[in-house]
Amino acid sequence: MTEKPDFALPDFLPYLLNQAAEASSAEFQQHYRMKYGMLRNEWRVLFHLGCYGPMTAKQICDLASLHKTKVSRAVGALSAKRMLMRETVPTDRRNEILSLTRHGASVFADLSDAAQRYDAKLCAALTVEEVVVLRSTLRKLAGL
Amino acid sequence: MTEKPDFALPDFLPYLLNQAAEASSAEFQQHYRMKYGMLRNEWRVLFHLGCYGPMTAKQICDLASLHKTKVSRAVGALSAKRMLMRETVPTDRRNEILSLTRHGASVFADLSDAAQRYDAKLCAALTVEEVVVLRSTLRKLAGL
DNA sequence: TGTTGTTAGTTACAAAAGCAACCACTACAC
DNA sequence: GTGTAGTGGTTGCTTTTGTAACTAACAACA
Repeated sequence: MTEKPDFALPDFLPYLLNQAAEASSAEFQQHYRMKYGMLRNEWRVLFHLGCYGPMTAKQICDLASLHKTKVSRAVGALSAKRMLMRETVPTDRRNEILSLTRHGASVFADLSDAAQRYDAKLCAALTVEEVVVLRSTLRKLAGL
Repeated sequence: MTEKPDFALPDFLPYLLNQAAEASSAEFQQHYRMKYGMLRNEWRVLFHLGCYGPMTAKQICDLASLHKTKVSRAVGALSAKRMLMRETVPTDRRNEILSLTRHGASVFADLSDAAQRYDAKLCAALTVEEVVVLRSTLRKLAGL
């Protein structure tokens, strides 16, 4: 009576995805949090500028599926840390082109290095084929 | 000069995992949030009790890798919504066995049904083999 | 018995996220 | 031009989360 429907929580994809995402994020967080006092969204913004080059906040919002307040505050924090510069576009003064300062670039170099090593470490626990399938399925699920 | 290290952000597993987890969570959230005014941790606690049967808050913490304050608050909220009951264990009065009320059980039935359908929908975009590999690699990454 | 250490769970306060209103600017209609 | 609608970005306020300190109960042992 009142028998459970045979629903397996640990197999539920949104749940599993969150567990995996949190576990991997928690470990990587140490790098940018301990060393540079950065928050998650700051790290994300920094990496977008580092990987793709200068762009506006709006472009980061769209690329990262991040709400504009998150980006705005992250940009403010990175700017206060002297990691990025904002330059108003003269032809449309609503836009600000964001770009890394020399300091921001060196922080990015350091962190992207750590990221690459960490990614390699994660993948080392898997076969090559698993990694390929994992990345491609995650991309589909993320709607990219 | 200042050339980017060839670091591919969209392939970085912690980033990709978060994107996928957020996308899938956001859609499923509609079910428990709109309909029952529940928060993420409340949903998780409800499902643990529904899937595994009565247990203590501590057991949920361990099973779900959730901090005890999160569980404590979720239990408080679910209790206020009359979805679960707490019963002190006489042999060790620090422990409280949590169990779903009739109402909680019916909410769980409804939500686990929706979850199952949503999971099936997510998997429908993938091949059977992809799903198998995805689940197993996520379990490894989650440290389960 | 008391004293010390540990565990389950709560609570208070600080940090962060979410949401909606807002400002400055542009685009386009009239 | 003037008015209206839309866009990029910021700010203020509320809700949620994180952290640490706390209570109550138990265990072990002198």
